[in-house]
Amino acid sequence: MFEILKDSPLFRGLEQNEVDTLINNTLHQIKQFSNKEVLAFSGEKVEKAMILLEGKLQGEMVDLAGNSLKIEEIEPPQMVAAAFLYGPQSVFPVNLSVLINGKMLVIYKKDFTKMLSDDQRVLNNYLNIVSGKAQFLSRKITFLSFKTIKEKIAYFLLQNLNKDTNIIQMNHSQKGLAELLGVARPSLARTISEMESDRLFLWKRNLVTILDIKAVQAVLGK
Amino acid sequence: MFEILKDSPLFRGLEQNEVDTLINNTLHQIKQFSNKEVLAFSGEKVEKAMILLEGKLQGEMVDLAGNSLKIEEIEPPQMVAAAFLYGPQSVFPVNLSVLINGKMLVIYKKDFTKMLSDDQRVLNNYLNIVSGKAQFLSRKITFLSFKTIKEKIAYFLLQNLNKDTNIIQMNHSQKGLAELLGVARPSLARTISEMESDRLFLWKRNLVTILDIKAVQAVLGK
DNA sequence: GCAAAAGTGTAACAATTGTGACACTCTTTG
DNA sequence: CAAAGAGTGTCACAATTGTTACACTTTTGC
Repeated sequence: MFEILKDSPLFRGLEQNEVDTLINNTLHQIKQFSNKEVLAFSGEKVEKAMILLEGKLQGEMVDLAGNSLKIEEIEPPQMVAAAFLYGPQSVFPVNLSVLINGKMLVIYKKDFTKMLSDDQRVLNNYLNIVSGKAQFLSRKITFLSFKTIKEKIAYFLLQNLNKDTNIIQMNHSQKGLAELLGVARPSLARTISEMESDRLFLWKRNLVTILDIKAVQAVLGK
Repeated sequence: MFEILKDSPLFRGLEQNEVDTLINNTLHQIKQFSNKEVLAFSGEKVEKAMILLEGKLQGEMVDLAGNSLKIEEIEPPQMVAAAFLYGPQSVFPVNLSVLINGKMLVIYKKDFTKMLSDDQRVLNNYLNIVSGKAQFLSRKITFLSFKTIKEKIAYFLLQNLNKDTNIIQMNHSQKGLAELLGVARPSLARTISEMESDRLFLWKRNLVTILDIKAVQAVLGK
């Protein structure tokens, strides 16, 4: 049916035909979405389980002044708002908006709950997804609680470093990174420039080459 | 056996004797802990489910400079590190230290997993706990992503406001609040003082009286 | 009830970050 | 290939927050 579903964390360990059977036994629908659309606003109730099939979404916090903090990007075949379907306060924590057109599988909570109880493996997978989500948020907090921009940069680089090559392939523009770190874009550029002057790394567009890894680590260790 | 367990979110909906039976069928131990002890360091693997029976714990992030950010306080009969037992990276996200002497129930992961599959209700409860944890962390991020200290104060007050009385009973000292908000203590005091001068509220030790709630809301809305 | 410890108010000053602006470069797309 | 759009480097300046210090008050523990 949807081949990509077999690769979803939710269906790990299941065969294609098992996934198909499960989906066919569950009420569901396919929702198309297109560019720049906002699929859900922060505070809205989460009533459906959603699995992204195509396209790309992002969750971002937007304050009333219009400043935004990008929390995460969601790509297929990830679940959307997985950790916010159950629990005491099941509302979207962020605005959910479209980066790239696509579609997703939608299952209402009641039917999703039934599906979980129908298959022990899916339930286990879901538990892992939700735990993983909490762990992701926890790392995000680690991140936000670093005080200085230098610390944030150092932490980000060390997290994404390929240890063999000392090279980091950046998935974000400086603008995007500034949003991710929750700092102003020119401030980020200035700090990067300072750290380059100190010979910690070379920052060329999408490619960052670490020159002095001990110095980068020292930013966090003092 | 342990009466307090019946009130634990994990065992919601179960009778005392059902809880007793479940615990008796599960390998477990009781761990005592005493003041100022650090029970686990950030990064350590989480291998046991823990339910606090007596005393009080706190989770705090400590960076290498010694600065700390208090994430939460844990009181009986809450679970400890519930969202970090499963998932891809099951390690403590914070230092777990003792605020008040006490004891906790400890169940190794393998045995805990068995208990979850033995009782559907406990499993459901656990799912709600983990989701709730993710939601808590998400709110924490909301919090940390407010830029100015004024915004943080306003948000905190509005979250804890008793809407009938316009009074907030503070559970934290200014020192503790500063840690919670991730700001320096004198900076917090200064900002509180400014907001008092602007007649937004009166801050007397443990009691905060809101004088102009619209003005407090306006701090967040502009 | 008294001494010690913890918490609070406040100040001057330093450090960091944000703002707004502008020129420039790179990428996209018709 | 040209124009438009998005991203980058950089600046001067403003605003906010942190640091350190010290006197004072409140709470705790014996």
